[in-house]
Amino acid sequence: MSKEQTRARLLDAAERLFAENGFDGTSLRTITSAADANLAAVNYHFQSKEGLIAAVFSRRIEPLNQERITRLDQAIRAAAPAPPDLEDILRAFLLPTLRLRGTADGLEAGHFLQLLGRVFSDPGSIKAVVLSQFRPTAQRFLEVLSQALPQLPRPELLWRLHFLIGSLAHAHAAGELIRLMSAGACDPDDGEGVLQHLTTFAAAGFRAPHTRPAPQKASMVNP
Amino acid sequence: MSKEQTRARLLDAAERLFAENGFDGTSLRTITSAADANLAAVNYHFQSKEGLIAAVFSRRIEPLNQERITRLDQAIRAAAPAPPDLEDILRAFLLPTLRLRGTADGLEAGHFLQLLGRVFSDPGSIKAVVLSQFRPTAQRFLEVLSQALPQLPRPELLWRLHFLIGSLAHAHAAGELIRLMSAGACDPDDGEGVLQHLTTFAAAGFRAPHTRPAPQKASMVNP
DNA sequence: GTTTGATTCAAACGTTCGTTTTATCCTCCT
DNA sequence: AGGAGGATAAAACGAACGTTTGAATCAAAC
Repeated sequence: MSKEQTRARLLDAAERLFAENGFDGTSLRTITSAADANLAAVNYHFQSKEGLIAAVFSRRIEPLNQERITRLDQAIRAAAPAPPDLEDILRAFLLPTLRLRGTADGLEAGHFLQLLGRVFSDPGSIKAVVLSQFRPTAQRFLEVLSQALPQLPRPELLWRLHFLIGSLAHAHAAGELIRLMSAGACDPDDGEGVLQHLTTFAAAGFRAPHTRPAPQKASMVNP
Repeated sequence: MSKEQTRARLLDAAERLFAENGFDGTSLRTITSAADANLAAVNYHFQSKEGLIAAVFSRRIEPLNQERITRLDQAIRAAAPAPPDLEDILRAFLLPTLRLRGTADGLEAGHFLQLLGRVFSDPGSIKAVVLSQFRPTAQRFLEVLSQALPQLPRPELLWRLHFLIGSLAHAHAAGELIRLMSAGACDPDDGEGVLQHLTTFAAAGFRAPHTRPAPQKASMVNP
């Protein structure tokens, strides 16, 4: 049927099936048969199942990082010498995940977002690999955010960035949940809508005055 | 060693191991040997592995729902006849997850939070069971939030509640991540600190003016 | 003291998994 | 045309899994 395109077909099938059934819930036999490939093809092209998983992520993460940095630089250049608007920084971070098109195969990228939302809470060794690929970009955004919100202590900024990532991951990984709970009024597939809602929510959260260092009355956690 | 306490030991061991290694990553043999029980004990007490998983969740969810509702009612009563402060509503929702003590066995509950953060993105049939147990409480909070923020359209309120849940789940499930990225400056085990940071962030996000219905300039998603 | 029913135990069953092996096919190079 | 090497194919391997079985054990009831 095809030459070396087997690699790509395996990656596409794996991405989709991993998103739908999880890593452990998807066997190599399921993947290879969905990709019209032989069972041994995975071990031939990716050495192991874990190698396949890592390849599924690597294929998407690099373009994602690139687009995030490109958009961030655009925002910085447009606002120079002042720091860019908070909303523009957030959009540079969020928008590339909500339109993962533009890569060679733009169609099935939506499945990747589900995977991305799941990897943060996955126990395996994949997490370390994926996170190390995100680290430089995250660091870059932290710097710029810090310039845009100079009054915010660094730990608080980090917490808020994590809340943003959590919201994004949840919107991706549990998209069907909100569609169900809203009886269809909220559409997680409407990337533009999600972007707007999340940008509004998170921008206000980032701009909140920093948390008071001491609780107002005794301990709320162990009263 | 003990009579019917085998059930409890199995639940404790399963909770911890599931949190550390995932559902598929934890075998019944690992669980039963950690609980000093026989391999067949799981099938005897819980019928199947999936029954064990469901029991692990059910044991914690009911007290969690109860405490959330109790605190919400307290906040409503204290503020009546006005709707309670947004911060108080959020704390009633967040605080019980950050101090899951008070149940019979208060020590290992922290592991349950990791599980809770993961269940939203899990592919299995467990998700449906867990979500159905959360649904009434979530509906109740939605009502009260809607009264406290009457100007907010219902779908936008739902989105923001989901962002809150995502932030909470991420804080629990990926707690070690923020400790790493902050080089120790952020402590995910400091429940009180997380509560304050998240309440501040989310309250500001909920109070943000509702998202403009139409994007300001053309489509940002597919330019 | 014996019986009864609930719990624990050791052992095995059948299935599925990731991986490896060996042979065959196809494509390009000289 | 013919050989070399990368890619695919079929089959088998050992290991690990969830579950089941049937006997052994225990505590309480009569």
